[in-house]
Amino acid sequence: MVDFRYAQLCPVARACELLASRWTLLIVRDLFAGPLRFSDLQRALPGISTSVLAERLAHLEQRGVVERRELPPPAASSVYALTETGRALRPALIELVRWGARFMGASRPDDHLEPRWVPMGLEAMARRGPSPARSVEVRVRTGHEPLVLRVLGGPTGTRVCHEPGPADAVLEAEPRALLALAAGLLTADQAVAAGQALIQGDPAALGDFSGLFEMNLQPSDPTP
Amino acid sequence: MVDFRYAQLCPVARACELLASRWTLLIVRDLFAGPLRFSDLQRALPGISTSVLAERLAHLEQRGVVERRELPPPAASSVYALTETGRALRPALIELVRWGARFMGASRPDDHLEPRWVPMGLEAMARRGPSPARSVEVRVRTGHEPLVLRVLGGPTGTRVCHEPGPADAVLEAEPRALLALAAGLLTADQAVAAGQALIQGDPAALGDFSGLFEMNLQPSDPTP
DNA sequence: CTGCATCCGCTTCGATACTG
DNA sequence: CAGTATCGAAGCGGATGCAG
Repeated sequence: MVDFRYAQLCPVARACELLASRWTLLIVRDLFAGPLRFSDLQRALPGISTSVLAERLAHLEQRGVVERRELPPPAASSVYALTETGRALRPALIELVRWGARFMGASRPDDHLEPRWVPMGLEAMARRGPSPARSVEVRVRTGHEPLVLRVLGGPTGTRVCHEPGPADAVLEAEPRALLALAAGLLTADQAVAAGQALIQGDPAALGDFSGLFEMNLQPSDPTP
Repeated sequence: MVDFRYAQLCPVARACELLASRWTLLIVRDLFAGPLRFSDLQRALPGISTSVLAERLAHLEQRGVVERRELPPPAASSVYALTETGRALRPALIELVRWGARFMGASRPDDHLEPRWVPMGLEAMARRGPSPARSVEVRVRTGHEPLVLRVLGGPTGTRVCHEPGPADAVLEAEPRALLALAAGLLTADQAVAAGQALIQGDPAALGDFSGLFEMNLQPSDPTP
């Protein structure tokens, strides 16, 4: 794949030359939540081989999408981070999440789910039209410290914000449960009953939680 | 590639399973301008092999992104068209065009350019903030009938519209020249002088043409 | 002519083993 | 921890064949 080129004068073709090989866009997605080490990426991408990961990172670095940073002495290691050009992919990635979300219905229960994917998932599925004027602090369970964000509804749409602040209610839940809640496949009460969530604060705000998002699941797999 | 799956519960991974193989997204891009026959696609995708094109189309059809339509008797042929699910990719594709456009600076002059790519390109590069209150009818030269669209500036951004209507000026040009004009790499007068364009109407509107678009070219290839 | 299927030589992928 | 080396398997591009 070394330096494959489509013989096309087209921005989509240029983007595909950089991104449309196996694993590549998933590496970029993982780096959107912050810099990662080689082995962190390997863990987050079950099935990738070391050689392919090394090759993808080298190419993304060469093309200016990713940069390598050496950490200061105590941590004798280096991390990979998105460059400005890489971060500019955010709108495209958000739209791809919105599109790909319709295929999440056919859930494959053994699939891996990184907690760090949840914030971008919620941001992508945030309702763009008027949504309930509620604010919910969402705490994504990670096994260690939860990821904290706030989901804010309003007349101009739902926003997802990473800074702390006041909220009508707090919802702490497993990554899977959060996605199901946002998709409206589950209610907060059901998630609590199943031990996948803890809630505090205004029950009405939590009842409106799925109203803060929009999701268009595919009816079902067309040909199984 | 037959039915490769990432073991990830993530919309980006689901989308990549469908789209992130070589040629696949370019097929979708070409179908956005309307249904095409197998051989039309082959012509628009120089370098693709017949077997890969057939396989990609079969997969896209199976996954519900593309559908095959049999044309009525006189034309004993069939065409491929996007389904509703396929058309839902438009926002993602637009954002990918915006991102990929920054790599168009390193122009490879022998690259193929389909006139049908131009409308989506202009739509993607349309300025999103306030733009000059001008309307320009754009006629993309194709070798046969030109593709006609209108570019409309205004305080809420530039819109690209496919219906005919009044315009301050008319700009008929080669596909390459149109992209260069939108990118601000060329002025209308220069394009005319080079025989790549014809203009009519308000010269001021044409002078503002590149102001209707925004493009952020990469400074240069980071490592050649 | 259109829409593939088949075969061949080359590239890429995934899994494992190994090294600084 | 962060890769490189290696090898069988799968994918790809190009040519050819062939049915409708």
